[in-house]
Formats: sequence, structure tokens, C-alpha cells
Amino acid sequence: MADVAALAGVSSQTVSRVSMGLDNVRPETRRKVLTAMAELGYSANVAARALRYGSYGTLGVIAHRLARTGESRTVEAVVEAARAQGYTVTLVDVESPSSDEVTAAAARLSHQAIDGLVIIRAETATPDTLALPHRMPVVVSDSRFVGHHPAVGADQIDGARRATQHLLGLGHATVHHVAGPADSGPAQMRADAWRAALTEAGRDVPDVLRGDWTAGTGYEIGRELAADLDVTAVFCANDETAAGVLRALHEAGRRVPADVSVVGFDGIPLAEHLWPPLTTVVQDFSGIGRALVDLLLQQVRDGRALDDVHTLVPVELVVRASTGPAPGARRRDS
Amino acid sequence: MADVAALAGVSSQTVSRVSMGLDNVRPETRRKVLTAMAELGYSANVAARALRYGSYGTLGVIAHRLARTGESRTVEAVVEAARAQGYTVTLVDVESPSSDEVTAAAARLSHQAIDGLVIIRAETATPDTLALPHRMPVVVSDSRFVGHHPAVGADQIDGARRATQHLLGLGHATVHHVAGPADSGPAQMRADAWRAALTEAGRDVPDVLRGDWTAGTGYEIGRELAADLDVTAVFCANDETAAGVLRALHEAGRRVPADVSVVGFDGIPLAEHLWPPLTTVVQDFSGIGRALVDLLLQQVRDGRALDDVHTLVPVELVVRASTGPAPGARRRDS
DNA sequence: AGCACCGATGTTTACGTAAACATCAGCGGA
DNA sequence: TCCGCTGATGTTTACGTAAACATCGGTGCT
Repeated sequence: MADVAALAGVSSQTVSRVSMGLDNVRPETRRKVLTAMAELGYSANVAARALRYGSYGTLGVIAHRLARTGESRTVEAVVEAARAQGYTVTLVDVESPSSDEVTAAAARLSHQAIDGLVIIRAETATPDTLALPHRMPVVVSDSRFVGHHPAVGADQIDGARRATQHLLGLGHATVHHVAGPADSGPAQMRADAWRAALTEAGRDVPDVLRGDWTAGTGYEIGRELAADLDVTAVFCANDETAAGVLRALHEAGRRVPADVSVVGFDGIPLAEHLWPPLTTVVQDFSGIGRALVDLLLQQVRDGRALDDVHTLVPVELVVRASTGPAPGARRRDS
Repeated sequence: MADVAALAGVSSQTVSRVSMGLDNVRPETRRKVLTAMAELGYSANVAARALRYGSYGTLGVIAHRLARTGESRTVEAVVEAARAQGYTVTLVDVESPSSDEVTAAAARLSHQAIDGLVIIRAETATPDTLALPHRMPVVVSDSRFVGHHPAVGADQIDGARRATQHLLGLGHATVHHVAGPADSGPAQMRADAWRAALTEAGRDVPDVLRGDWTAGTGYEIGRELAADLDVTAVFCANDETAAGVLRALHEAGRRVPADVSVVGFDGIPLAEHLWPPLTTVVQDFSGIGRALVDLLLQQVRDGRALDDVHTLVPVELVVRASTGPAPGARRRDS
């Protein structure tokens, strides 16, 4: 900056004014400064600016297994929403969503230059075991943190309930559920809502089949389901798992939806192009991302924490060809 | 820091020494300082440290449509590799990979605190039109930038060639190609390699069908392909497109692979669980991510640019059930 | 003409840290 | 006993910027 000032024959403060885009600089002076800046390849030092100004223009994001669909779509939405507000995003990916790892990631991030922290999922972490940097604004996309940190989440319960009721409404006697991992909050909520919907309708509640969000275990569990001719309706905790189940059903010669109906969860772009196109509960990831950033920036700007805010983002059941009348119901029809 | 020093009854320099983990501090003094730090919830100011030290411990990443599979897997790999080297990652997502947007994103990032820049794809950008911050270390995952910036890329050409030859080897007279967007470098390379493989084998080269990486256009193009009974083999520029093509073939009643064989590209986790499981060219995304970070940090540490380095990461053709002998070949068999 | 005011620009200072240098106490050897 | 050395700690300074304040020349008014 001093070099630029010397070359342009002005003070460093004038260089600062030009670089900040203030308007109380004579056009001629501004031009001289800009020329000097270009010549020297000058650009402002961010660290110094942040030091002076007290803000970094950056939000930290802790994500868990970024390449998983829901994860990357939420992150993309957060990045997008942050950009709209003039912030960039620093990303840390954790192997497992345990308290230790999330705490370590938060510590790593707090050693970076961030103004606030978005925790995409803190599945096995609990409010008590999760240590966060002092006075760091935080939002969590996990509703178990209500009362501790502001939270944003899709309406898991409504989605799982509607998926289950959709299948019951098609005449299926009951609905089997391929769940997500036991240590996942959303997986738990979806399983609970499925169980509640069955109970409410007075139906048998089959054992939960425990998946891990991947298509691979969906396939393995699907092979067992395919072998059981009593199974006519399966609600999967996510679309990947549903893809695995579909494959297993095809391999076993069970027709979808004539013999078995399948519902997914998430609404990944590929869901529409699986065979048959998958009925699924679509989450509004970009709405979640926007809500997360809004809640976080509100705290950053006010300088104080919002404790008990909880934004519930609605979901939508999109019915496609993977669900149809129960074989029994159809038989009654004919 | 001054407060901590006062509370611990030492100088700020001693606090700094403790916080940097230097060992020339008496255990008793260290303990006092740590106690004071804990009491005041002190943590070092990153901007000041960066200002003093000249480095941020952060790499910038410019990605294009993060939620797309290949993208997010590469980003995850970069994040992972960066973490292994003690760096975090700041992410910017651009709508389109044009020079203007990438240049703007680089400018945004250079206003952030980064030590180097990873450009995941700069498809429509060219070395001439892409303006980057002065003296910023850069790597690009796009081989068209060889000679301008260090580049890392999967061996697109080998992958597309092997996919095409695999289909020809199964007895198909020719192979149709559903390409990626015309302004994408990798899409261009895959299409060129497919064309070359056909020409080399002395086969007819059908018109390129122009997709946009999505399953949606794959489906639309697939409906046309399904209507053309001469089509027996389709090589898709990525797995999503292939999923759309598979769906269109199913809807039209064309059997896969008995009537039509389909190959994808990327090796997304779902490829194995599409119906039928998709033969595809698997990219080593985490290898690409590691190579990108290695090349970048080499420049960051040496303080100088590596101009003409080009790392080619091998790909692997994984054969699954979506490809089989050409109908003609089968007929000859029987 | 003289004065008050305003806009453009320069000067000083503070942001929080860590390197470089300074100081100081204690200890061993002559 | 005194000197010099060593290790622990304190003091000064610089990193690059922008706010706050100071200055200076011109303009319009009386």
C-alpha cells in the first residue's frame, strides 16, 4: 500500500479510500491511484483489513460426509445464501458426526477466520458434550439442539408420516421401514413418525430394518424384504437406500409397484429417473440453507445468541410410479 | 491477550508463547496463563496472527454446481487432503463455469484470506480470459490449462475410449454417445475419444446427442434413442445421464442389456444400484483431490508457480449388468 | 477583503499478534 | 567473590489497514 501511495504520489490513506470505493476522492487522483495499483499488482491484505474491521466475511460450515446427497445440497444452499449476503464459506468435513469430531472441527474452524458457525449435522453429539468456541454464533440443522442453539430442519416427522399414510391409503396392510443409522437424529425422527403413523392407523408395526443411508445396505436389506412375500410396502429413510431396495426387488422378480410399493426420502434429482420413478418426500434443501444463513447472520449482526429459535422447513410428498395399490386391494378391485 | 496477561500477572509475550506451545516457559507460569485463558474465554485472533505471520492456513476452492456428484466428491477429497496438510478450505460456488464468473469468484476469494486457489472446473474459461489475482498459487482440474497453470485431471480420453471399445468388443456395430454440454472441457474430451475409438475401429460415427449432464435430458434423449431400433449401444457422458437413458429404455419396453447396452461415466455410488446395475468408467475423485492439494501446496511453500505440470489420474472401467452382447451377435450365437 | 465553511487529502493511531531484542535472576567455575 | 553464561520473561516494534483527527486550499457570503 505504501508503494502504491508513493508511486501515485499520494498518502496511503488516499489509497485506502480508493480501494474502499469511497467517493470523496478527486477523479484524477483516483485514476492515478488505480493506475499505480494495477502497475504494482496491488490488492488489499485481508488479514489487516479483518484485524482493523473485526469481521472476516466468512462463515464456517461443519459437514458430515460431504459427498452424500443431502449434505452437499445443503452445503451448496448455504454457500449460495451466504454469497447473497456477502459472505463466503469455510468448510470442514468430519468423518463421523460425533461430539468429539464436531468439537475438534469447531476448534479447527475457530482457529480460522470465521464470523459464525453452521453445523450441518451433529448426529451423535448432544448439547452437553458439544464444546463450541466462546461466544461464537452458531446454527445447527438438527432440531435436537432446540433450546441450546438455533436450529433449522426439514419437517422430518410430517414427511415420514405422509409417506406412511400414502402407502396405507393405497390399501397396504402395513409398511416396512428401512431406517438410517441408529445414531442419526433425522433417521430416528423418521422411524418414530413411521411407527406413530402405523400405530395411529391400528396397524402392525414390523421390526425396523437398520440401514446406514447407503444404497449398498439398502440392497442387502432389500433382498431380505424381497424374499418375504408378505411385504408389499417399503418406506426407505432416504432415496439411496430406496435405490438399493428397488434393485433387490428387481433381481428377485418382484414387480414394483404391482407387488411391492417403495417410497424414498430426500428428493434427489435421480429419484425421478430410477426405475420405476421413485415416490419420495422432497426436502427443500435450499430453503434450509437460506434459513440457516439467515438465523446465523442475525446473530452475527446483533452480536448475541438466539437460543430458542427453531425453523421447521416443510417437505413435500411427490408421488411417482414406484407406489401403487396393494396387491390385495387390486385383487379386491378385479 | 492483554487481559489474559494482566490476570495471569505476566506479559503478553508470555501469553503468546503459551498459546504457540513453545517450551521455554516455566510449567508454573504456563499453568497460570492457561487458567487465565480459560477464565476469560480467550482464543487467539486469527487476523492478527495471519497479519503477523503472512499465511492463513486456508485454500480457496472454486466449484461449479456443488451438488453435482463429481463436483462434490472432488470437493470432499480436496477438503480431506487439505485437512491432512493442516489447511482448511474456503468454498465458492459458481453458477456457470464461464471466465467472467470464475474470475469474479477468484476475486471474491482473493478478498478472503487464502494462500492458494483450486479451480475445480473452468470449462468455458480459457487461459487468456481468466484473470487471477496477482501471484496467487493456482491449480486447475482441467487439462486445457496445461502450460498456464498446473493441472490435474482424470484420464478422460482413456476412459471414453475404453467404454467405447468395451461396447464394440461385445459385438455392437457402433456406439451412440449422449454427450455433456458443448462448453464443457471434459465433455468435449469424452466425445472426441469416443469418436476416435469408433473411427479407429472403422465404424460409423453417429451424430453426437447433446445433453447437459442431468438425468432429465438423458431421459429426453433416451426416448429418441429408444424409438430407434438400430440403436444397440449407448455411451453416456456421465452416470446421471445414463440413469435417464435407462428409464427411457424401460418405458419404451427396450430390454437392457438384451436390446440395448448402456455405459456411464463417473462411478457414482448409485451406479451399482441402478436397474440394471450400470457399467461405468470410475473416476478416482479422492486421488484427484489429493493431487490438486499436493500441487497447490508445493507452490504455496516454494513461493513460485509450477507452470507445466499435468497430473493424469487413471480411470477404471467397471463392467456391470447394463452391458451385454449385441442383439446381432447373440443371434449369431444361437 | 475577510471570514466561515467544505471538500480533498495528509497524519496519527489502534487493531492483536509474534519476532527481535533487552533484561534479569540464578548458577557454575575460576 | 566475581564473571559470564543460560534460561525465563519483559519491552519494543512491525505486520497492513482504516478510523479519527488535522490540515490546507478554495468558494461563497457579507
